[in-house]
Amino acid sequence: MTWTSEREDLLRKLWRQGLSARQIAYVIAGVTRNAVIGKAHRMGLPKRSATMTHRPKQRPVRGRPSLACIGGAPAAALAEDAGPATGAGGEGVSARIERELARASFEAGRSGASEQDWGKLMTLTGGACKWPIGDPVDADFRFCNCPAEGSRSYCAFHLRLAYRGRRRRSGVAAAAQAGAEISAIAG
DNA sequence: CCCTGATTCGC
DNA sequence: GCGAATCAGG
Repeated sequence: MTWTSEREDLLRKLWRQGLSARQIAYVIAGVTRNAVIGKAHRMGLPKRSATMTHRPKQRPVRGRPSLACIGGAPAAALAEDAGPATGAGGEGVSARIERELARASFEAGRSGASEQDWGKLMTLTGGACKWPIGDPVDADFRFCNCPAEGSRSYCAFHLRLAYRGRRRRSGVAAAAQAGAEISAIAG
């Protein structure tokens, strides 16, 4: 795992939002809590108050869940799987992938995710899909939480979005293909 | 013992 | 720069 600009952005975003290092590490697959903390430290991110144990309980999600999946981690995984898509000049690729995935997910009309709040995030480890739903900045950000595929991190549905095999497509092409496939699945 | 972030230091 | 080990605290 290397710290791509996407991952750094995600880290910045989640750190700013107040997620714990463990939670961030969980979202950014492939890194440990220590790695997150170390990176945050090197990046000069604002220090957390002395052992912020009693982080204010984030309220459960109210209202209808947003269906759009805008997952930084899966998007990053996709980009990585697709090859060095974010290399020279390929800056906006990640954002476009996220948009594509969001649309694909929306079109698929995946629903049924139970209410989840960040405080319960750790319980997701046990067989629940950790695909992020919504924008981490939003209050109603949560995880898919559908039954995960075996011991994987995502449900069967999101697994298709997150891991696409070792094809040598560009990130954008891969995202487009993913969108097409998901649309097909959605009927 | 669970968790949290902070720091060190060999790589 | 990276992050495991370690430390300190709730």
